[in-house]
Formats: sequence, C-alpha cells, structure tokens
Amino acid sequence: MGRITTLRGFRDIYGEEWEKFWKVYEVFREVLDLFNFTWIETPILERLELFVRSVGEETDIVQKQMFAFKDRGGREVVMRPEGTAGVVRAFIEHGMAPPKKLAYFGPMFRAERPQKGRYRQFYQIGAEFIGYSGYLSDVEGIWSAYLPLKTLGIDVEVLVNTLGGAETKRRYSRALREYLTDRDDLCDDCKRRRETNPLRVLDCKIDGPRLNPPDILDFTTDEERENFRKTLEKLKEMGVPVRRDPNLVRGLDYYTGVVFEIKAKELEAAQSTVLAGGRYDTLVADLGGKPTPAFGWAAGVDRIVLVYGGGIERRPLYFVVRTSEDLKEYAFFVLNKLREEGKRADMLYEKRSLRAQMRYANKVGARWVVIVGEEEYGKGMYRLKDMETGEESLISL
RNA sequence: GCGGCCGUAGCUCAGGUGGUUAGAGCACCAGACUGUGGCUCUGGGGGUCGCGGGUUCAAGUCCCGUCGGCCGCCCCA
Repeated sequence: MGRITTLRGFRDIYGEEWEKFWKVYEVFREVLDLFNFTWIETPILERLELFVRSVGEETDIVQKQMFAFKDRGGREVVMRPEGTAGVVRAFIEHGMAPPKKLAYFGPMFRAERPQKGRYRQFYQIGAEFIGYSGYLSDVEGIWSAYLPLKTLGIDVEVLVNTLGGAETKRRYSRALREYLTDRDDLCDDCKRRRETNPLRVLDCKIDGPRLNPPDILDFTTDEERENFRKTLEKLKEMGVPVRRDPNLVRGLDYYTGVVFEIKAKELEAAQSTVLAGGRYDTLVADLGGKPTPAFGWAAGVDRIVLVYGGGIERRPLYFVVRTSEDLKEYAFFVLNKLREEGKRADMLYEKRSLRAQMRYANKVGARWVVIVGEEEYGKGMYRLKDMETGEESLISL
C-alpha cells in the first residue's frame, strides 16, 4: 500500500517558510494600513459565472485552468483562480459605498503545470481601490504595491503601460488585428490570438519583440495620454524604479487604463513577476453594480517568499530541564509560571537524562535553560543558565 | 495542455557493462560524561530502491506504463 501524498502542484508549507509567509503578510498589512485599507475574506468557492463574467470567457484561466465542478445541487462552482472578482462581488452584494479600499490575503487555485514558484494552490495578497479614478489614484495604487516590497528589501523593477479607456482599448484592438492580418510570419499561437485577443500577441515570447506594431499611445485620447504621462512622471519623482513597457498587456479581460507588473530582479524571467495589477473601470458594472471606476493589484506571496532574504524574529526561548523524573511536576509548574510572565518556554515530558534535555535545549536554540533539581525545589527557586556565556544564577519564583 | 531531464534513508548523494544480507556524510537516539548543551569518540534505530507491470536463473541497474519533482513553452502571481 503506497503512502498518501499531496496532489500534483499542491504542497505543505511549514517551518521557516510558513513563518516567512506570515512575515510578508505582516509587512503588507502594516503598509496597507497606512493607506487606510480594511480587510476582507471572501469564500474560496464561488459560482462559475462570476469568473466567466469578470476574468473573461476567452482567457486561458477560464478555458482550461480553473478547478471547476458541480456541487451536490448541480450548481457550477469553481475554486477561485484570483481575488478581484470575489471582492468586487462582495462590494456589490453588500451595497458598500464607494470609495472603498479592500485588501485580502488567501489561497488561489489554478490547474497549471507546476514549476518552482508556481503552484496549483498559491497565495495572494491583493488590494482593490473601488470608486477611485484619476491619475493620482493610479499613482497611489502602484505606490501601495511597491512600498511593501521595498520595505521587505526586495530588489524590483516596475513595468507600466496603458490600455486606454474601454473605448480606446476596443479601437486599438481592432487596429492591431488589422495590422496583424497582413502578416503571415506569426507563430501558430499568435495566429489564434490575432482573432481572439490581439493584445496578447504583444507579449508573446516569439513575436512580441520583433513586431513593430502601432503604439497604443497613438490611439488614446489626449486626456488618457496626459494622465499616463503624469502617472509615470509622478512615480519617478517618488523614487519608484518605473519603466514603460509598450508590450505589457494583462491576461484578464477586465483591465482598462493603466496596467503594471513588478518583477523581482533576483528571479528567472519566467517566474519573475511577483505582483501585477491595473485599472478596471468597467468590472463593477459588468458584475451588476453601478458603474464605478477601480484599481487593483495582487501579489504572489509564494514568489515573494522565494526572494525574501530577511529573518524571522521570535522572542528568546526558555527551556526547562529537571535533574530527575520526580521533579517533572515542579518543572511543569515553573514552565507555566514563565509563560504567565510572557516568556516563550518549553520542556520535554519523556524520560530523558539531564544531558539529553540540555542537548535538546541547545538544538532548538534555547537562549536560556531553566534547571530545577532537589536543591532548587527545596528553596522554591530555579537555576537560570545563559546558553551563550554559560553563566548561572539562582532565581526565586 | 505540449516538449525535455530526473525519482536510492528525514536531507545531500554513492551504488562501471544486471550477480549474494543496498552504502556514505549530515540529521536522529544512546553511552563515554549517573546535576549541565556546543567539540570528540563508540554504538544504535531508520530504506516496500516513487508505484505497477514486463524481460531474465537473477532487476536499484534493462523495457513499458503510471505518479511526482524540476526546466522550457502555453498561460500566469
């Protein structure tokens, strides 16, 4: 009988790695608090319809990457592949009043072929600015994404582009399709994308770099172009390592206006994007709410943890050892006394020699060892040993 | 979903052309050192060789399938 293991692309995260997940979460939580965010937890299971309408029916996510199935009532349900749709759904469902800043943290699911830094269950921290418009909102959105990464000490590059407003995006898509129709030197994938989603041809690995397509900036309105210019300028002024990438397009249908992507320089190109987002001015209305402009981003925590070089700080450990089994109860009493004082403390319950207990204390990194023996017990005291200097002193309870 | 590389102890890996009870280092446990950790020495526990078939007198080694990992695509955080 074989052992039971995790499913492909799913994994256990434990020990120091999981501690880092929490550390990353903590930094994002603290920084987003400065932007006056509130937090929201939405369900992992949602109706299929939600993602068909938001992410886009033609996107690969909906076509083949969702964990979708029928529940016992025959409803089409899906393990959420991303966070924005659920948050916007909640915003509408509860009649929340814009402007509203909502942040979330949790697992997302996509049935992709796994690789390092890319799993079928992965974790995202996301932020949605619902009911915000104007270029300063774009700047705030990108700044709020960059700042936590900077705080974590991660070396990044911020790539931005604009897709123009909904109308511009449509006109540009049409122009791009016409431009591409004349060419028969495209790869097979791009020949398909040319029809279904021409914008995606731009970030094709093969064709993207060698094509010389019309620039979106020639299709935007004067106002859109000016807002984009001011956004870039302001971000530079604020010290964000920002660069325009005219080939940057987002995969999800709901994006309009400014889009951006943050790459960690330390990671291989294929998995270097640690955070991405942009403006989605039509999504709220598409999901049945009142027309409301919005901006959002999501950070890939698994990948951020991969490049997070910082440590995890914990309070010093007190380890209680006893010289004989008869003193186990007393040791247990001292142990909990220490905990009541707010100290991180632990002990072993198995019968072990004092030497073995000491060895264990050393192994788990105890800063202090609390020794209780007949002598200490008689006086109602314990012996405190400094594991760095080896010095000992008697302490009364 | 497509292509490639890989899968031996908890971890990192040895195990020429198939040949007796599968090894090392680290880690773990114990003792030397019965009221004191790190260093050293000695001993010990731990492996259905990912799983399932096949070829063979004989398979960790060869073949097929399958599961899983990694890398490149697709796509994406």
